Amino acid sequence: MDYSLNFKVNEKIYLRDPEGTELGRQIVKNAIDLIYRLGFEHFTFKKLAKEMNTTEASIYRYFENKHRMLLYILNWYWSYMEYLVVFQLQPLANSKSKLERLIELLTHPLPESEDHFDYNKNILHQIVISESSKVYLVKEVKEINENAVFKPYKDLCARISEIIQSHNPAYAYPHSLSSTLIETAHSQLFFSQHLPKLTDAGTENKTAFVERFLTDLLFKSLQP
Amino acid sequence: MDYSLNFKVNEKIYLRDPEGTELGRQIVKNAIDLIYRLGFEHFTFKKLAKEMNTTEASIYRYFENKHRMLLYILNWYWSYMEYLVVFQLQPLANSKSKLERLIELLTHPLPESEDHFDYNKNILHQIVISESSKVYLVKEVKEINENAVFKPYKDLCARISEIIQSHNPAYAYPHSLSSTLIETAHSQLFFSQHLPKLTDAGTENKTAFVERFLTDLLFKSLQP
DNA sequence: TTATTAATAATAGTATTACTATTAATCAAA
DNA sequence: TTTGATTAATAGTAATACTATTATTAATAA
Repeated sequence: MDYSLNFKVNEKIYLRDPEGTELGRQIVKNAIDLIYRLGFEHFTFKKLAKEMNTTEASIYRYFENKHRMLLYILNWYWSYMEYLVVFQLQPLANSKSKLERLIELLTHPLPESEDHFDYNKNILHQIVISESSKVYLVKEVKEINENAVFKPYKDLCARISEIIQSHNPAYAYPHSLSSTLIETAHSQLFFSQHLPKLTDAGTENKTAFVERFLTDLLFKSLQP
Repeated sequence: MDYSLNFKVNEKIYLRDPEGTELGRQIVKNAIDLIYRLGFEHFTFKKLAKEMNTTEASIYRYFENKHRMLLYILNWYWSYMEYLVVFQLQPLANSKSKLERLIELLTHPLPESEDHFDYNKNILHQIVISESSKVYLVKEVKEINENAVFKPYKDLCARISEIIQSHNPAYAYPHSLSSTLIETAHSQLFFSQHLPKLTDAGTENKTAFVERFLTDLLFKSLQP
């Protein structure tokens, strides 16, 4: 079976669909690498242009600014994650195994697809951990939110809520618990890597640690 | 009883102690207001200087850059919070009421002190909610961390851990649960204010909602 | 095939931001 | 009252974020 996965990202996010041209695809691919290397604050369109031998103005034809570019990347990530939640968890026998697998998905890089033109999933995961909150922790969040650009995050959250509710229909905070799982996966992975005193991660594998912590947190929260 | 509270902030954070001069104190006070009004990304030293009728260069004599200034403000906040955790929770009868009061502290603005020269606590709390993660979610986190500038956060986290451990000595993740409580208080307050679909907050008071959610999360996690 | 139009990218800017070197003013000690 | 030291203000520069215009290429019609 040969198929390719494509997530249509809300067209309000870009000026010109980067999926539509080779240059557009290269811009996003290289942006992911460069945001990872420099961090979002030091990342600029000029540096990206130099990196890939094009011009700043060409990049501005695709994205209004670097914030929108990051939003595009995260929309893609959230959409892919929702896809995985829907199709990878469905076949599982019960809500318990679904939730266990969910935490595995949230704490690991996205699984590699067959697609040979593809983003580097490990690097993408690191960006999600370090940079994702910067797309909504801004003064303009209200106006940005008006074009439904956070819909993939909300949809992902709603999907997880469904599983939580099927596990324990009496639980009162399914959406908050979902967003807390997502955010805590990121913050605990970041802390265990960079500020380990804020965690209980020892010398062991950080991902495995966060997985254990979140599994404990989730199932205890859902105890009747 | 007349006393004044002073938290000595790590001197690696500033170039010149803003507590030492009237101008320094005004800079920090006005910075809190302006960061709140503009958001950290749009906040600049030039705008702050104009706001308070001084010069950009004068501000640069106190702080290397705006990131250090935010770090200073957050160090003050974390130190104050640790103080409250130590002295306000100590007299309480048992670990259960300590933890309940802790969540109240984390979800509400800091209590007002007698000090008539003082920061606006409501605005400070909003900054903590929206901007605090930006001080560590940067590429330079390792070098920044080397001067112990996150110590107040780690200390606060350690204090909370102690209470958690006294409540349930068998619990395996006291530090991670502490940092998760702090971070989740911020993210859920932010979401309930701006992206409510990521939470289960209804029309009710957002602070009360987050308080209920965190209380549920905490005590269920600590069930034996 | 050539001329016309449309799409795209590159050049060359500007305004703002982040930061610094230098100068001016103020104050305290000798 | 002079010297020295501390402080703030002036006047910059380099980098960043963004845009208007021009040049180039590709597509289509005559």
